[in-house]
Amino acid sequence: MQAKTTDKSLYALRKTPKQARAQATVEAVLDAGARILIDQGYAAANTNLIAETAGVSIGSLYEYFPGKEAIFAELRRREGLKTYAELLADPRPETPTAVLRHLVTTYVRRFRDHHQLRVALENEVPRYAIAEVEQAVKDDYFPLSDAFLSAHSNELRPTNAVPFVSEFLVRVVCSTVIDYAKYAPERLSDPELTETVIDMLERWLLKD
Amino acid sequence: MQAKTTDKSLYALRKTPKQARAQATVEAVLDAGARILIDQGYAAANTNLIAETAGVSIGSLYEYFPGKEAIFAELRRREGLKTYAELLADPRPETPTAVLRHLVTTYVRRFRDHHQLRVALENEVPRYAIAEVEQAVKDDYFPLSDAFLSAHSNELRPTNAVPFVSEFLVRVVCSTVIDYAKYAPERLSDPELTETVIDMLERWLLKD
DNA sequence: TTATTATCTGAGCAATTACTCAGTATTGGT
DNA sequence: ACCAATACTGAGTAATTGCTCAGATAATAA
Repeated sequence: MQAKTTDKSLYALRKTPKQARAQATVEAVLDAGARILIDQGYAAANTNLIAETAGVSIGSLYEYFPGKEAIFAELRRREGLKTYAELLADPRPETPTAVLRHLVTTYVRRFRDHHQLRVALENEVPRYAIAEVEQAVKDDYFPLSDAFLSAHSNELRPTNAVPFVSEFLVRVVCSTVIDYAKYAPERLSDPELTETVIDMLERWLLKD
Repeated sequence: MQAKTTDKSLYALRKTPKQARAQATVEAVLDAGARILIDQGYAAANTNLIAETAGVSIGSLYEYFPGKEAIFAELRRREGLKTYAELLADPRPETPTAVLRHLVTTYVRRFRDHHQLRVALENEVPRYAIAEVEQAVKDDYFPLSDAFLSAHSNELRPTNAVPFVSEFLVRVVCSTVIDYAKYAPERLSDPELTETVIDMLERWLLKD
């Protein structure tokens, strides 16, 4: 994420706010953008309304954001950063079984707590606006996951030594959780869902 | 799908074309809509361009489609109908293991063959335009899946008798395949991906 | 104070676009 | 041939909206 994010992005901030009031402006715009996106959808989230809701002039908005999409790209980027930080937070789990649990519970927790924004970003915002950010998140995480899995290969079922097992693992967890966030977000609070996912992955990955 | 689709939908056709030329008009509009959506994205897919590309006047377009979104809702609806028909095609698999294979291969095959349109629908079209159709597909399939699983409960691991195992199963398959279609569509042609998914589900669901 | 840099303002432009409607054309039944 | 019903046309409209820019205000440094 932080490493791979290039600065030639079309959606990066035009300039970094230096004074405190400028930072507040950027935050207000992001908050307003998220609020409107969640409550009224992408179609209603025009820049004039966002600026007005943020209590900021339209000119100020364009001082920092190169375009409408950049607001949502930044929201998505921050979500990714937070998830990534939680995945890498101490204490790091040591055993494969603990890693699986950590992976699943982290994703479920983050989507449970922020599912309105995440689902809105997924559902409403055009892909091109957030694709590079989403790809960067995965580009950062897959190698980490790969390294861990190969370090513990003796505890894993050998048939799972397909080249993309790590990527597949993350995709299954991510896409399943996202799907629940979309269609049955209340279930993200059901511990049984988490246990079901973990159980499935353990049976598939681990030696008995 | 067919049963649950209500006619008070905001996105249903205004009227059914009766003459052959009218049917051709509707098809041309749908084809043009899909083509532009795939090649240029939702933002570029305005009704004037769709009509022009279809070789049809803008007035004709609005004769049948109540709005821009209805074009994409209809495209999504047809995709769902075709998938559903393939899932229910004869010969129906009898054993749980065959059902799992049928489920996975069907989804993978359909996404492999139509991934451009499916991904474009997923990525570009605002959720509200296609949500009711997507829900209808799942509403139709989950009960079928439920009935089958409970009919074969003696062959399944008892711990999987959670109430939503069938829904979870379908979600895992769907959302994983969709995710691959989005980010690594070429892998949908890799038989190993299919086998990996099937293997995972068998280990999780079936008695040894 | 003064100069410089940083920030903010908001009226308004230029462009886009979903959709209508009044009129015209074609089809199919009798 | 005649008449409804069906289908098609496309210029035009009303509304929206992303974004600029010329100038005002505020913070910072000397």
